[in-house]
Amino acid sequence: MLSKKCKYAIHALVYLAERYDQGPVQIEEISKKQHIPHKFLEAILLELRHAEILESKKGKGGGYFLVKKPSEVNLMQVMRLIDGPIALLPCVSLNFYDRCEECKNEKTCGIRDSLTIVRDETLRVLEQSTLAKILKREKQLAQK
Amino acid sequence: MLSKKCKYAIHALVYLAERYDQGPVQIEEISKKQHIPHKFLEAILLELRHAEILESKKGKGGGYFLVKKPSEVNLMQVMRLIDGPIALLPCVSLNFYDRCEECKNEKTCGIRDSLTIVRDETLRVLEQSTLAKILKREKQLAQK
DNA sequence: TTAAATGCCTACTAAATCAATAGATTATAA
DNA sequence: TTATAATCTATTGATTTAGTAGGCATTTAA
Repeated sequence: MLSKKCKYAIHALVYLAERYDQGPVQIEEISKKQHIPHKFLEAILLELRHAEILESKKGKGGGYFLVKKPSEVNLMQVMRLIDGPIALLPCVSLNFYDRCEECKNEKTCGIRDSLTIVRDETLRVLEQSTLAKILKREKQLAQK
Repeated sequence: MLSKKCKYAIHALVYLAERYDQGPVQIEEISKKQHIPHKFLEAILLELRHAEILESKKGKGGGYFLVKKPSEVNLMQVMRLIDGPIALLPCVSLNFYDRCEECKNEKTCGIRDSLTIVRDETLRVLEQSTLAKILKREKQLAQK
């Protein structure tokens, strides 16, 4: 399951996607509108800035804003950044590969096949899930 | 990611699948062969018994054995039993549904679509991954 | 019938991770 | 130069993970 931190990150990003190209948005505003603890959100936004998804401006009139287009930021990137591996085993992870201590022999482990397929299917869907699409979907749903 | 407990459970089950219909296997044997701490394994096998995947026999000559056919036990069942939900959000889980506190409004949440697809694709693959198939695959790989 | 083997059950613990908070510092605009 | 807002470092409490300890209950072979 996703951590709260990751859910917060996604909601904050969708919020900023809606304000794309409209100048900085303050932490406090996002915090209130999305019900995210201010200080926790602060740490999350900072991480997203270090990953060069967001940029910030200090001082009066400052805040955070998207530097990438909403169509260029997807759930795969955000989840990897905040929660780490997408794969269900370290030994089938693309970005966080590590040996499975439990496996006596990775070469003959019969579980890896299935979990590699799961990983690939998951990545395919998450990569297509951009902020732009999520935002569009929310507007659709809100209209009904 | 899967917990160690879940990985242990899977390895133990594959081990027992290989001994299917050959009488009880002692905890100690599985523990040694699969490098799983004895007492931890004990707790895991007990859970699998309560789920009616395994049965046990006490006393001398006792041990654990599969009560279902290796083709009738799959990774979906085991992961749900040991680690809980497969879905990435409680609000898209089939077996462990719960409201997402973070969502102001589940109806208009744009994230759920994607994660529902991820869930379904994952379940499809995990459900097909039976102990019989895993065992077969391991034998294939061992021959090369 | 008794002793050894084996699973069953309850309780406890150390370490890691998650979720969040506190407080001082730095940069910016008016 | 003052109010505003992000930045950085450190700490904390709760929960989960990964185990451990020890005694109890049952079965079977001798």
